[in-house]
Amino acid sequence: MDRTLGKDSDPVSGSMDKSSVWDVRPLRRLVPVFPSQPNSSSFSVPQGAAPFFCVPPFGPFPSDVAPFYPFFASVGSHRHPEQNSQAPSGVGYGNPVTAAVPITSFRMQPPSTAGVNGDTGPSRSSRSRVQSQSHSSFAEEDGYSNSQNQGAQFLSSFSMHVADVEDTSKSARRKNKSQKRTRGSGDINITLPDVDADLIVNNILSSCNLMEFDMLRRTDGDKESVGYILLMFDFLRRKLSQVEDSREAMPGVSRRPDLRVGTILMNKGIRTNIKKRIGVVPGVEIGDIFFFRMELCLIGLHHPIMAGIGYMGLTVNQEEESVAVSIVSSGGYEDNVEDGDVLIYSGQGGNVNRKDKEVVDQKLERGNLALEKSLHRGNEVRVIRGVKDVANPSSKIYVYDGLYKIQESWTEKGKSGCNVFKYKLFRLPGQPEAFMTWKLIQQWKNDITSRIGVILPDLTSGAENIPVTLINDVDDEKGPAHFTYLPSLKYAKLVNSAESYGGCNCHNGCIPGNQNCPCIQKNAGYLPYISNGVLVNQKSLIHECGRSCQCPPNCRNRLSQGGLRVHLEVFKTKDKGWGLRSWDPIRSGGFICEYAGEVIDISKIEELRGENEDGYIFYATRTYQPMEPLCSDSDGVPKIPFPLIITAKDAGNVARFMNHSCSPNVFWQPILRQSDKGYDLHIAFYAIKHMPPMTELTYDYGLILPDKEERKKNCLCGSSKCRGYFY
DNA sequence: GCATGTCAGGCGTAT
DNA sequence: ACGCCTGACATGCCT
Repeated sequence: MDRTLGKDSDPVSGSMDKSSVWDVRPLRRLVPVFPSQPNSSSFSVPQGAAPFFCVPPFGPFPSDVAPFYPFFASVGSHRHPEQNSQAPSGVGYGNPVTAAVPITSFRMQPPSTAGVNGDTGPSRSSRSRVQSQSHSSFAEEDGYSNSQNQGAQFLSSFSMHVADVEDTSKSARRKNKSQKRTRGSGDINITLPDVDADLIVNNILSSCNLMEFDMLRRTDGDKESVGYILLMFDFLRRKLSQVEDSREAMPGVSRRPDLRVGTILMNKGIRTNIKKRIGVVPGVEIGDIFFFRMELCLIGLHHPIMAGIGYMGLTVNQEEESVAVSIVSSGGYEDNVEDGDVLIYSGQGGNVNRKDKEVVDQKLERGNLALEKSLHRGNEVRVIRGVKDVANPSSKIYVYDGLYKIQESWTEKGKSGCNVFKYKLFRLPGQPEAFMTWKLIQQWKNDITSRIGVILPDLTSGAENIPVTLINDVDDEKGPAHFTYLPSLKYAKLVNSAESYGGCNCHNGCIPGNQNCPCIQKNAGYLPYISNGVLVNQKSLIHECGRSCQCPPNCRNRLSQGGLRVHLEVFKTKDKGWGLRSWDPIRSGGFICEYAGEVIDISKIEELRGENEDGYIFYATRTYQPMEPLCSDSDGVPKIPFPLIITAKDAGNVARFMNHSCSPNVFWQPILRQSDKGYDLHIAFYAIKHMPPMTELTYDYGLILPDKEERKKNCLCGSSKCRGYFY
């Protein structure tokens, strides 16, 4: 078998290779050019042809170019500087370019100095600047400079210069002040985590053309820009969490990757809908979910980072008055949220939440005043409802529940005895269900018979630890063709490997930062998952702990082995047969399931194909082009040690019901579980983006070589980027 | 398991 | 400068 397996993911012996964290290789992030005629000689690269070209994240895209996803930066890649320096020529990658677009043609306007609030221009963070400088020697040792130089060289001037602008803003001064205080208060060594944070984030950002984010889209977002910002935010946040997880906790230094990343993105102007507005926020849909307040802020749905009431000044008849535009109801006050369409919201202030000696009443000011004005003006108010995240009880999920109007207001005595303003809001009719869906699902969980169209409460018959509902509320088909439910992948035998090792000795589970753990070493020094069980980013190959590892089943590095974590349902779609969706929200990077079935030999593929119209075959080596934007390592193809083919026709799990989409919300990831006797390779699915409950889960089935052309099927994914077919 | 406490935190608003 | 319906932990209470 492949004797080079794992070579690229082995850390430099003796120490963690930090360059892997901020290894910046812009080429990998650029959009591969797909030929408009996919069956033409698409996979040969003419000598001298540039295989990639730059496009801004949000277009305009040449007709044959798809935007890319932010699962690009790789922990596991270890390209040498010499390789990096060759990158711009890029010969040997990708496809011929029919209409290459020069980099400069999408260059953004010179950074504007004034945002709406005077604080939104491109980065003015003196902290990043100072810290980058003060750690230059440290960085060089880590190979950082190489990648940075490469990035700077390749991106010419337009992405780096903004990071070097002196920050004279109030917030920066404040930041410096608070930082000084923080540092002075504890014993902190040279490698401050916050230094790394800025370094890491800035390097990733500078590698992916985000500075192309033009002013227009900052003022008014659209679905693409909003989606991109959210993907970027959470990817960076996970990356930062991963790095901080692997360090000693430092007293006095807070771990708030959400705030750190949010602040950097805000300062760089990587945000949208900056201008406050009443009503609809372009690019944000009712039902969209968020996991951090910072996300609401970045996409302009709710501007205050902590406060629950967002409001803006309006000049009416030459008089300035403030009106409420958005509220977040997340349980901090005694709101009444029993009814899905009515919300009794409490005003802010007073000592409702504090145990002071004296009772302090709420005052008719700030948000309270704005809500009062909005009652009289009758303007729409966006409502975001915070719900407890069942999968992660210490945090909340924010659900955008659409537009409401304020019906009445009054004051009453709160529990602490102070006067509290109350506002009754009702949801405007005709909007898609959002929060109500959450309530319904809760009912289904309590009593499945309350659901219409249920065929089977659990089609796995207990094979999974969470039931999988089978439902058809579209027509009267009674279920998919018979198959045996198999919760995990079945191997006839382990694959022998010369590189097998005995596994780890982490009896309490693999601990991030433990560089002695061979499994962590295999993953280039970092566990691929952060503490809440979220995959940090896509990699060409993940090494999970295997059967000879000493760690328990709940080890963080065995995430894909624990079975389902969300309540899925197999449902009848309108036009694509059966599909898969989730009752529970799924966050970006969240594990969905593995592809279970029987591993078959490549020689059997043709006969199976012949008799099997519906496919149910997962062919790991088939997917070439569509994975490229998701994958960053080496040649952009998942690095699997042998051509894995799985059939789920007779036996499989829920994954066999996942439909194809050219704009998927799920990606697959090869996972290797090794032991001293060999290894087995698995395919696991993870969410590309946050997904509200009941979103159909889809992944890209990929392309196939032109000689298999006759097997393509018409695609019904309905995406604007639809290729028109899939295999 | 929960409820409550604590702490650092960034931004918007008012001063 | 202040305050805010954060978010991550820690602690303490209850079953």
